[in-house]
Amino acid sequence: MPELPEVETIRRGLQPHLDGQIIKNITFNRDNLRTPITLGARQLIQGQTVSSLTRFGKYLFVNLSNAQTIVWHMGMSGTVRIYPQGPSEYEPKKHDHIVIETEAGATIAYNDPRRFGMFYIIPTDELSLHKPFSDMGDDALDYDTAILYEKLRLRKAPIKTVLLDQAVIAGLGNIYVCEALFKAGISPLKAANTMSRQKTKRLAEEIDKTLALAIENGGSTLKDHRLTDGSMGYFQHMFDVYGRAGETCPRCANDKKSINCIEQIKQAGRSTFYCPRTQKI
DNA sequence: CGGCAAACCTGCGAGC
DNA sequence: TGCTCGCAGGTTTGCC
Repeated sequence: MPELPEVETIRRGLQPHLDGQIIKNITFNRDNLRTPITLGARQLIQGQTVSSLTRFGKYLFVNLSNAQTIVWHMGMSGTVRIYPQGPSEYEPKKHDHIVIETEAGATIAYNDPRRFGMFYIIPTDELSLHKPFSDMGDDALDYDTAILYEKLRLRKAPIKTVLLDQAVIAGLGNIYVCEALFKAGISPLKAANTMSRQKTKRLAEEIDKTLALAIENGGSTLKDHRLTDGSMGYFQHMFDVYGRAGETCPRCANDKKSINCIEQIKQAGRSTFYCPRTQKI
C-alpha cells in the first residue's frame, strides 16, 4: 500500500494521539514482521514519552524521550487504526500485530496481513548511519532538483526503474512514479542518463504536484490503505494511468486523437502504466 | 558495481 | 461451489 502520501496520511492521523503522549503499554502479538521484534523493544518503549513523530521516505519515525527511535514501515499491506476512547472501543482484527495504549487513553493498532512491514527500535543518533537511511536519497517532498539530475545522469536504466530506487529519491513507489511520468510527458522507458536538466525540472514539478494532491486526498486506497479513522483514501479516483490499461488517457481524450491508448508493461518485475502516444523518450 | 528475478506473505479476483 | 493461477502499494538478497 504505502508510498509517501499514504505514510504521511498515517503520520498526520497519529500526530494528535501519539505526539507528546506517554506510551503506557505496547503489546506484540508476534515476535517478527519482516524483521524480528527484539526482546528488549517493549522495555525500551513502555513508559516513554513520544517527543516527535516524523517521516522519511516511506518510513515513519516515532522518536522517544529516552533517545531511542521506533523505525516503522508499513510494507505492502500495513494499516493503523486509532481508537481515541481506548480499550473499551477497540475491536481486535485478524492481523493486528502490534497494539499501543497511551496514558491519555487511546488505543492504536497496527494491522499487516502480508507482514512485509517493519517495526524496530534503534538509538536516535544512529538513525542517519543506519543501513537503509545512510544511503537513501532526499525525501520526495524536500529535495534538490540539481542533485536529482546528477543522480539520474549516473544511471542508464529506464527512468521508471530508477525513480523507484530509494537511494535516488526517497518515498516514490509504483503508483506515483507512473502518475508523475505521465503528467511530465516522459516515457517510462527513457534511459535515466538521457534526462536533460530541463526535463528533470519538469519531472520534479510533476512529482511535487502529484504527491501534494495525493496527500490532500488522504492517499490512494487500492485495497488495504486506510486513514487512521478507518476511512478510505480518495486519490485512486484521480489516477490518470495507474491501473487503467486499455482506457484513454486524459491528454488523448482532450485531443480526440485516440482511444484505449494506455498500455501496461513490465519493468524490472513491476507493472508500468503509460500512454505511448504522449509520453516521449 | 549495475540490473534484474526471486523471495518474503496473505488475500482476492478471474477463469475454469 | 470450489479449485488453481496470477497479481498486488515494498524491500532485500543473490545471481549474472
